[in-house]
Parts: sequence; structure tokens; C-alpha cells
Amino acid sequence: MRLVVARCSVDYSGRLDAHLPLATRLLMVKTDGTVLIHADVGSKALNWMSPPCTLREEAERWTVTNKTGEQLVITIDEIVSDAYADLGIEPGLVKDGVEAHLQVLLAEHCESIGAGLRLVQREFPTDIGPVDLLCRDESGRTVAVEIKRRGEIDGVEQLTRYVERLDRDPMLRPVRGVLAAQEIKPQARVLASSRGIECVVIDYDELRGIDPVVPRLF
Amino acid sequence: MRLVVARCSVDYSGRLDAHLPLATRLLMVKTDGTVLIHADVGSKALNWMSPPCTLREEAERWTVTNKTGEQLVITIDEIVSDAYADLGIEPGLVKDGVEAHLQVLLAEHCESIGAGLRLVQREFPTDIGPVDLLCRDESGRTVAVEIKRRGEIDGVEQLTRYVERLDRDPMLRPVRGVLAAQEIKPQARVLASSRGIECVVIDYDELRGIDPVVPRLF
DNA sequence: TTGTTGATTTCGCAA
DNA sequence: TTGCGAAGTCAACAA
Repeated sequence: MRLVVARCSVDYSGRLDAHLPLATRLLMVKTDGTVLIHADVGSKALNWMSPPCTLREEAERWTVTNKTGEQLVITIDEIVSDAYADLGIEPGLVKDGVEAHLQVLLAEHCESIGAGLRLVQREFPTDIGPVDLLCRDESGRTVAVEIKRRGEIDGVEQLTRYVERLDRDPMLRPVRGVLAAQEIKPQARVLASSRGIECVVIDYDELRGIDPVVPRLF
Repeated sequence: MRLVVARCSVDYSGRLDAHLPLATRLLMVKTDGTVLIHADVGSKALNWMSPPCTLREEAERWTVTNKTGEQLVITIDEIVSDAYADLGIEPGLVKDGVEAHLQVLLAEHCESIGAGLRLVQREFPTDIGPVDLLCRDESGRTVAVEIKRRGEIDGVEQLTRYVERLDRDPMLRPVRGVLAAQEIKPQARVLASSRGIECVVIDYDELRGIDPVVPRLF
């Protein structure tokens, strides 16, 4: 990785056009071709080019291009420092607690979504995409469950489409919908209510505690 | 800005849990508190903490926390280098070609959306949010236009809600919907069709060429 | 402070 | 390769 601190101006032309006036910034050039331009504030780079891309370095003009024709032109006014660091390989990030884990746990413990719920199938296919969980309740009625980490309006819309679709199948009808999430936004709750969709808040830690089918990753 | 290259392992606990095994990485500490951890590949940081947050630095343990209780713990095994650079203030990024520009241009040139279309109002308010453009067609029928850079399912859902809402107003009824975007995804097209919503693809460069009402920014 | 929406979103997975 | 959905999405802006 090469770390250059330089006074520079930048022009990006691609999906949109963007321009950075002359100022001192950090230019990060990675081994895979990635170029990132950072200011001393903010968690996001001001400008960047994602790999695969190539850097052509001239005297005071760096040009980074990718095969889709996007271009990043860095005009160097003054190099403040220029350092190289050998970082070696990256073992990679391990994550725990994403939507996929929640789905696995809820499939194993349907009763956390509603008393007496039994799993029919995970990722039940419909012609507009798979429903997260298809279940039956105590009375044998079909229940379509949409799982989200955070329940928002989009999730309610998505579930509405699934329920509408499944409800056309005489073998499944009548179908009710349940939105299960670790957190449900007020607006989503209102919309769900008006659509006859039930909202259930899931406690991930509690759920993981019931039965450690999926051991902690670290 | 402080740039530290170090062999370290990292644990994040907050919206999820994440772990980085021991390896050499770049630690970027910005003046506003931002901490970013970069490997030598990829355009995204492996781990980070966004401001406002505070860094507590102990011998071999850096702890970054924010007020919502998220925590980033960096365990330092070995410091390879530690440098400081004064970047000064950032004048900021100037952009051209985002959705807002598209809306301005289309408001000026409704005929690009459909022959004979006349603008009634931009950002026409409804009780569920503003419609991008409200127009009338040649026959005097109300047309609600939703503008997106990329037309996807969300945009169709959004427009559907607006049309449904506007259609309740006797002064506007009957209302038809048009999704105008530089690019429209197949699934969005299918859903739009089933909802009776028209899709129009807009050429931004051509549109800007018609009449340079909005001069180029740089 | 909360909510909504756009983004050069990025990223991963599956068809 | 393309399409689609999740993300610690982030960040700007309005209420």
C-alpha cells in the first residue's frame, strides 16, 4: 500500500461528474489497484476508483481508469510525503448477527414468531422471489414470514406482494403475513397494520440462547 | 490525520459483531475522531467508527466508542510505522448529474417524458410525501411522474402509493403514473406494467443538450 | 432528534 | 455476466 499526502485537485467522470478543488489530502493506492482520496474528516472517501482499475502516473497528473470508461484524474500540485507499507495478505472479516443468521435461528425456532407455528419450508419459492419462511399455525392456516434485521416500509411492501401471490394458490389460501425483525419502525408498523400484517419483534441474543444450534463464530 | 501501520486484531461490537484476525493493516485516525481500518485490497474499510466517537489509547489496546454504545477494540501486536500529516480544511466535493439535476431538467422539458405533457407543479405535496412532477397530458388527464436515476421496484411502489393517493382527489382523478429514469430494471418494468404505470428512459446528456438552462458547474 | 431518500452506494450470492 | 437484496449501508436534508 502506498500512502501519499499531497496538495491536489481531482476530477471524476463516470456515473456522474465530480470535482475537488485544490487542497491537501491523503491518496491511498492499494496493491489491487484501488485508489482512495481522503480528507481529514468523514468516514467516507471523497473520491475513489474501485478495482479492477489502472493508475497511469505522469509528472503532476495521475489518471485512474477502469474498463467501463470511468476516469479519475488527480492533478498534483505538491507532494508532502510518499510512503510505502507492505501489509501482506488479509485473513478477512468474520461477521455474526446478520439477517441470514436470524433466518436460520428462526427456522429452528418458529415458536418464537408465534405460538404453535410449525415450519413448512425456508426460502419458499414464488414467481416473484422466495418467501423467507413458510409456516402453518395451530389452526392449519398458512403463514408467510418475512425476516428483517430492521423492519421498514420496504419489508411490508415485499411481504404484501408475497401474501397476495401465495393467496392465489388454493392449496395455501388463506395466507396471513408476519413481519419478524429485531426492530420495527413506526411507519412500517402502521402500514403493516393497515394491510393486516402482524409485526413481531425478535430478540437475537435470547433466540441464540434457546439452543446453540449455530455456535458463536468467535 | 494520523496514519499507523500495525499488526493488529480487531473486534467490533454494535449493530452486529465482527472480528478481524491478527494481520498487518493501516489504521487511519482523523481529526474529527473517525477511525478507519484498511487492508491492502478493496475499496471499503474492513472496520471503522464514524464520528462523533472517541479513541482511548492504551499500551496495546485502542478502544473507540460512540454514544450509542458501539465499540471498536483494536489490539495492537506491533506498530510498523506511525505518522502524522496536517491536511488543513477540505473545500468539499462538487457534483453534477445526480437525481436533483435530472428533476430540474425534466421539469423544464416535460415533453421528454411524454408528447404534449405540461408541468403543473414540481414537488407536488401529498399527505404521504411530495410527487416529483405533477403534469397534465394533451387530453387534460393528470400525470404523476416519479424521477429516478435508476428505476427499481421501490420506485414503482412509491409511485403506486402517490397515484392511489392523488386519485382520491376529484380535481385530479383519473391519475396515471409515469416512471422516468436513466435506466429501468426489468423487474421494475414488469411490476410497473402490472400496475398500469408507464416507464420512460431518459437520456441525461441529450436532455442537458436541449437547452442549457442549468449551466455546467465546472 | 427522528425520519426519509439518494448514492460513483458497496458487496455478496445466485441464476 | 447480470440481477437482486442486504448493509454496522452512509450522508444529506426536512420535519
